[in-house]
Amino acid sequence: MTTPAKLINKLTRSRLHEEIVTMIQHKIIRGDIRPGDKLPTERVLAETLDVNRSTVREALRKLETQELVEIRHGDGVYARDYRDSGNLDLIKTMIYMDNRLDEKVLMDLLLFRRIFVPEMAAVAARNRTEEDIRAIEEIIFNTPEITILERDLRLHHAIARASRNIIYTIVLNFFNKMFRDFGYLYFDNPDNCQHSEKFHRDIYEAIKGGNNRKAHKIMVEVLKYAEDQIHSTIEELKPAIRQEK
Amino acid sequence: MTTPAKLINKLTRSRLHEEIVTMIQHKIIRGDIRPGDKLPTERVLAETLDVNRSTVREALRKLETQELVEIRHGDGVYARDYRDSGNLDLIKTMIYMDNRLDEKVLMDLLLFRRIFVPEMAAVAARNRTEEDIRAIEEIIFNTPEITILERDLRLHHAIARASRNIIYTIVLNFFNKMFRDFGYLYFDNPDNCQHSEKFHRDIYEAIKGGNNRKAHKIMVEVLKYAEDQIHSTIEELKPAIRQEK
DNA sequence: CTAAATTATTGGTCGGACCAATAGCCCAAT
DNA sequence: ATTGGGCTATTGGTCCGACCAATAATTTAG
Repeated sequence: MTTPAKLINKLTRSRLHEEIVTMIQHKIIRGDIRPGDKLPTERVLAETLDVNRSTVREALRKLETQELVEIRHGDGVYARDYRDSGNLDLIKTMIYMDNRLDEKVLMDLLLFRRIFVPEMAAVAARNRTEEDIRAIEEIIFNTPEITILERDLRLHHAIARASRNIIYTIVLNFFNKMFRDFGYLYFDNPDNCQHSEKFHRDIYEAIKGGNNRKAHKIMVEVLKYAEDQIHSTIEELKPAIRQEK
Repeated sequence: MTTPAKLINKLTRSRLHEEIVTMIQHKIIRGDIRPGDKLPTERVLAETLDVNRSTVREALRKLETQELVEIRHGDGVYARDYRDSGNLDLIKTMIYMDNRLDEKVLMDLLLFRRIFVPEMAAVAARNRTEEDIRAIEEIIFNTPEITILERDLRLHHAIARASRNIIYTIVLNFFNKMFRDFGYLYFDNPDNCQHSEKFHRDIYEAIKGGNNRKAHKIMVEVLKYAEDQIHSTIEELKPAIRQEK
């Protein structure tokens, strides 16, 4: 806890307390601070980081919401086990931590998606309303101005809504947040873009027709294809990444 | 925004800013504040609620982390669409909001779990290490002092760990948080407790044996059984709940 | 030696001040 | 009339110093 936060990226940073959040996040996830460890007091943290105590507190409020620390009035601040957290936001932090892709976590993400998304599509095919269909049509046929990545994300979001299950929607939103950042691994390839356009039409037909088995099948296939592409893209990128940092 | 937060539960409350978080959470999820709406400024909120601006800010920090509001420096605070959030914590708030079980959300939760948990168990059966097996044994055979509910939660957590997939672990933690509150709907019935004890032994054997199909099947069956029980419990409780409030 | 009371420590709230980013307005140049 | 730049009021971000409230450690009374 010796780095003067004020000096970090004095030009690029927008909010001081977020620097502190990131710093402590990393220390906890990396294991420098272990579960159960007592953090320095707010006053000590403020002095050490050369910021005001209010700023430290705002940072701690975020870490508390992320379930990374437990704050006990009159006692102190304690680190929690991030593996006991139910907060998906941590995944993003984990993947980005060392300024490089954490491949294992990305694989975990893809495996989870492979199970979740087809099921969501099947439920959507069963539960979708006419309104949902129109929303999907609007995205596929009436948004030439946005990128294929963005259209893909919105389509998935619309499908999640069509499932009429709020859990599906929220989990899908989490995926979209991830793939807004990693989508380039797939959509930088023109072949893949073309593949996705066909997929959009196919899944639309399946959901419109209420064909849940077909919707499931289409999703499984496109995810499998996408995973393969992402894998090979990463393999290609590896040498470049190695010498980058 | 007229309720004086200071006066709410002056005896039971621990932290003032959490009252404010809850109040604004409810207004957003209930639709009193709609997506895109501009909230009052921090200074106005502070004056209206009769609290200090720092307290308001700590509340807003939490709401921001939960993706319920967007804070723009120099501009203001805007409500976001909670259905666009990727934050599972909101589910708990939604279920509890009107001081009664939101049945639809609970059904959504059970449907999601029915897909997710068996898959997790199958992956665990494939990936579990000897250390994972020992952890599971410890929970099943060596913790007579804890309730069956608590043992069940810990077992699921251990299985999630054994899957060696951090996404599974985090999503499972979210479920556990939910069922720590709703578990009584199932475990208040002695028959169900006995059923669970058998289930614990069965799933342990399947995972230890690396039998992923069997682990999957066992989970599907126990979840189906549990869902039926929960449904009937809720039906029984309905009259009592109606006259309660 | 135990239990109650005291004290020091630590998080929670307060009030008021100033910094920094943004939006909205006004005015000049085109 | 439109556009562009600059001014200004508004609003969030940070800082300072003070006091309240819960907890744990210490001391004291029994």
